[in-house]
Amino acid sequence: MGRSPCCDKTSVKRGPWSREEDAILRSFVQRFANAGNWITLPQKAGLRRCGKSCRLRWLNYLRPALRHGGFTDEEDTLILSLYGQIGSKWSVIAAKLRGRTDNDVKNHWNTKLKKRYYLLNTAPPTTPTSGDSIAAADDPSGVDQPPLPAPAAPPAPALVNLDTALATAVEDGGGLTLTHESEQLYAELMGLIEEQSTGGESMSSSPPPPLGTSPTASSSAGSSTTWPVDVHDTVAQLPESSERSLVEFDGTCYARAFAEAASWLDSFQDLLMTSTYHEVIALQELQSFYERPNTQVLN
DNA sequence: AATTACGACAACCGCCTCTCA
DNA sequence: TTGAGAGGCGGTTGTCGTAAT
Repeated sequence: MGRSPCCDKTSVKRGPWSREEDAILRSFVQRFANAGNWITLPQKAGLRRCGKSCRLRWLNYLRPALRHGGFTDEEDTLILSLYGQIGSKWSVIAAKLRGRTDNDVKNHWNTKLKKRYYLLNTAPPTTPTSGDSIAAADDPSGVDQPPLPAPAAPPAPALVNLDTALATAVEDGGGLTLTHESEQLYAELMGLIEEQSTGGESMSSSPPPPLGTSPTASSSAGSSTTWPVDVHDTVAQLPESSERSLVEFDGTCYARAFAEAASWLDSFQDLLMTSTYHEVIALQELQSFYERPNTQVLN
């Protein structure tokens, strides 16, 4: 009876993550996007951590384009409003806030907003149960709740700075190169591994496979599942700029950037030849996205 | 200066859902 | 159709920094 634990809790490290562990995890996930699963990651990456812990660390802290702390009034208002409508669906609420994780939103709620909410609402909310929805805001319990602030804005689509990112990528130094952050991380990782192996503390696994190969590709028992590194994250790692174009990768697509990027398609092939595994994945996503027929162009 | 209380946030736990063989 | 494994999620706990005493 009962579930088998996801890992041997006696042999995994717990508690705060060190910089070295972060570097290893970041490098591994970025380098081998779409090529494995979380449960096997620690073994392959040489981390003495539970796979779920790795996932949490990546999603809540290491993932690119995340923002921590400094919640704006607009965000507070939106959280309060959404909580009034759907309750503690933190992942849903976080999805409406760019760069926020459910854990962040939840912590922010517990430390700050909860008090504010109960000041506005004399009685605790009748927490919507499973199967709840926006419609559940019409509380049938009869609890008299004061009106909640209206949402500050409609849900924001996932936005990425694609045109300038690609422009920077393509024109970087006059050549066809991307920022090879992952290369730096890889070097950092290799240095750490070497340091560990020469320092007596044995790492349980071998270094990552060579450029362009995936963990599972070199594993006889490779899983077919993928890292949850979506294209939003992938693209978000490209260089930032103050000028943003709006590109949404799901639902109705609008992509002013890609109108200008049309002429770059040829350059994609060159980029694919010179990029790391992770960047190749990103570029393939971009190329396939651009070629989607329902891509709309905005002015 | 030392101790305590509290806030903020990182991390863990365990259950539920989803996917796939 | 079903069961196992993996991911997702919300609640809770742990840890650390800082303000208050």
